[in-house]
Amino acid sequence: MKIEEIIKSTVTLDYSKKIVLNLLYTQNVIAEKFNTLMKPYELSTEQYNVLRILRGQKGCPANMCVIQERMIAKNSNTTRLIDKLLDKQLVTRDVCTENRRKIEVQITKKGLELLIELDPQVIEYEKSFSNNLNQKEIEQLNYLLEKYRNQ
Amino acid sequence: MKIEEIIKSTVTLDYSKKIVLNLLYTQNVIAEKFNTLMKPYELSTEQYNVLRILRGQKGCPANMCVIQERMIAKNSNTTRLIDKLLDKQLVTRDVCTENRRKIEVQITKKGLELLIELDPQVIEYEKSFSNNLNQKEIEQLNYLLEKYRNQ
DNA sequence: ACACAACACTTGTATATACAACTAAAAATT
DNA sequence: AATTTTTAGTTGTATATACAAGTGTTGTGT
Repeated sequence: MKIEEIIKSTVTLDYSKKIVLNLLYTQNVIAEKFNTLMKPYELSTEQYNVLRILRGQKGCPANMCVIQERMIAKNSNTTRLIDKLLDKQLVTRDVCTENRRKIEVQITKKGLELLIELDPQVIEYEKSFSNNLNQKEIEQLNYLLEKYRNQ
Repeated sequence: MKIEEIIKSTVTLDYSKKIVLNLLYTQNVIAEKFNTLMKPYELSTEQYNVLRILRGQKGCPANMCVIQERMIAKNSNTTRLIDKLLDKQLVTRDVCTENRRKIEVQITKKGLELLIELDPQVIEYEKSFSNNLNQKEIEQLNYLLEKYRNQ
């Protein structure tokens, strides 16, 4: 469905405006679907994202700064996000001995197992959208998004 | 900047995954900039959006359902959103006499004046992004986003 | 060595969002 | 006409996010 139909606009939208609305709405659609996917596991999108970052560390612990700079939503509260993951025993948190200001966060076996369980579902989720486009279109969309947001 | 650099990914991302991250991140960038723009006026993005919808009614009042279905984030709490706009005297809220379950919301003169003040800034904001693309690319991006999200 | 600035996080608080339960009115069914 | 169902919105509550202020640690300049 076109964005004008979705927001039931009566007037023709300027291209500049249309693209902003289109982006906001598209993100909304994909974010909502991801939430639904994570719901049974009681994970928020950002919680999943942090687990993914920690797995990417391949055994090395990550401190809060590192996690934050790798997150999509840079301004979420990493401390409390990690609190939640700790409660679920998906990560460990220790004070760094070399620099006691720093915190070392690591994914647990339970966390890794959860990710392994989620992997096929996440891939299916990602593909459910990109399957609508051919390879050339996917590359084009990535290119245009990158170009669009740069200021 | 490419999405891999932004999230400091060490591995090459699959195109399907990359496009999801790219979309989430791009929306984040544009939404944050919009928030910054609205901040001095103490409006949230959705509050602005509701005002825009009400102006689009051209004098006719809109009830809650109508507002909700025209919003981008369909699941925000319209009642409390309108409460905020009422506090700022940007809208009026009245019970519909024909059907007393319904509520008629209308933008006030103050609300319209605020929108007029914001208009040039919003247009500038929208253009600040789309200026990075030529006309053909803008059309292409709109087309690809629409195609991508459709399930 | 001491004062002070910078850093790395945490905590407090105010606001926003998500979603279920609730209320009142209108429409449909019996 | 009385009862039930549906509709339209509101309220309660739990969780998330935004952002400023606070805490403890380390680095730096004198």
